Amino acid sequence: MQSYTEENYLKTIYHLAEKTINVQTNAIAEQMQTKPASVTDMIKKLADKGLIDYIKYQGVTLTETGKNTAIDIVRKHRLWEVFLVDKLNFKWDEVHDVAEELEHIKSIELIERLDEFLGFPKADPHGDPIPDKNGRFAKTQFIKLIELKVGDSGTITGVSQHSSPFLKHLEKLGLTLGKQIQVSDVTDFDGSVEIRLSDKQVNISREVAKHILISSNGKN
Amino acid sequence: MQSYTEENYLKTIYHLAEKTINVQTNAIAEQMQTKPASVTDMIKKLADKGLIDYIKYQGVTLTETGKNTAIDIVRKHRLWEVFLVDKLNFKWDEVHDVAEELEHIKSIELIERLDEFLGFPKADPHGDPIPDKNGRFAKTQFIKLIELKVGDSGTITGVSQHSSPFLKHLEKLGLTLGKQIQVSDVTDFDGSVEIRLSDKQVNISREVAKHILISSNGKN
DNA sequence: TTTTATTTTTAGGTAAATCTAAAAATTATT
DNA sequence: AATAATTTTTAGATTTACCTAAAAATAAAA
Repeated sequence: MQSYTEENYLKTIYHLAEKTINVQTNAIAEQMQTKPASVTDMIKKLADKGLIDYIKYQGVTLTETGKNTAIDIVRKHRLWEVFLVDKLNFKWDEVHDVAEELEHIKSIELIERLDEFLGFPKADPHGDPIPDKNGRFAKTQFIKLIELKVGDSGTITGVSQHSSPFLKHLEKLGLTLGKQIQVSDVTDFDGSVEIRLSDKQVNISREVAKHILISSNGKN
Repeated sequence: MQSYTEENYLKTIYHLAEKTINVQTNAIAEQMQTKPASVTDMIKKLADKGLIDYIKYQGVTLTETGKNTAIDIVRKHRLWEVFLVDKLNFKWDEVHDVAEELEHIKSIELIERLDEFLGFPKADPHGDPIPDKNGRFAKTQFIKLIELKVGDSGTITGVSQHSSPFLKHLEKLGLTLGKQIQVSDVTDFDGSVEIRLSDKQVNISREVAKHILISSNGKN
């Protein structure tokens, strides 16, 4: 059994490990809003518990057990987000903080029943995949909107940025999950992308386009 | 803002205060499964924060602020219990422990929306009243089943014992909330009570009868 | 009203998770 | 390869919520 704090460390390490193989002390500290010295203390503890492999000065990697634990927390987090949006009518930019708390409620039965109640969703309100109870992810085929060529079309199925301002911005533009889009133009000058929606045309910056994930319908 | 532990102390004191005016250190310790010395430490802290009034060796009482905080936790606890039973199909004897965790999730918005989602319930699965967001309880008119005379009838609207064995026992006998009952006999020998239900007749011990709450339809 | 029993508090200590400041190891730069 | 910069670790403290053991206050009994 892990403490609240240990769970948060594991989750953070898990997410950082998606970018780099060996996760560094400073990276964890920054993510957890704490000091490197505190991280060193905690990673020693997690290593003692067999949840991470740790070589001094070389960063850490999750063990099989550690990874499973982390995935379980991610699962809970995302299921709660679905609950908040689908059942309690929260907006997709409002759910993160509450889900951060809910993810630590430790009842397996609760999560299984919640999963069922929600209809076994495969993705959270931001399009992030929800692992099943065995920790397996449905494999998804995402492409960044920025990578589309003029004429390409697809469906918005995720975002790779979860900040409230970003999500509110998308909402305002009508760029929400499930929307069908087509790239109608790319501006040479600033790389901004013009997008055709069913009912309108919007222009988004390169920066925004980077963080929108599309499940492609292929070329036009 | 209170810590998880502080909230549990306040809740415990609140419940104990339903029985006695001044809540004693030992009573809190027993309820919280901790030692009196630890309780003394904590009640000093809560007194410093203005959540309880505390006179050394004389026990404690909740201040207005403390009481409001406690009621808010009770509200959350009971709303979550309704969620677990009504939406996730937990049995009434299975919800307590999970609700003990969920009650500490600190988002006002969450609870308001949950309340609405559940249809603003007035009582939890055990018949305990749920305070509204201003901390006000709908006043209820309960009488203990044990106090009914032969011939009296009423509706089961609550229980004053929440242990799983007790609740499972009632479930097996068909004595669940909302059931219409009539007392058909009281045994002189052991004080056990014979009860007529719509479809059957059951016999319950005095001890069980003490913990069933009836909203009376008056005498027969 | 002493004596005894119970309750409560104090004193001093522990474990978890944090911190600051300084030392050590690693990596990058000249 | 030596020096500088960065990263990481150690050492020593702090805070929260506990604990045990002993002292003090209160309540009950002789």
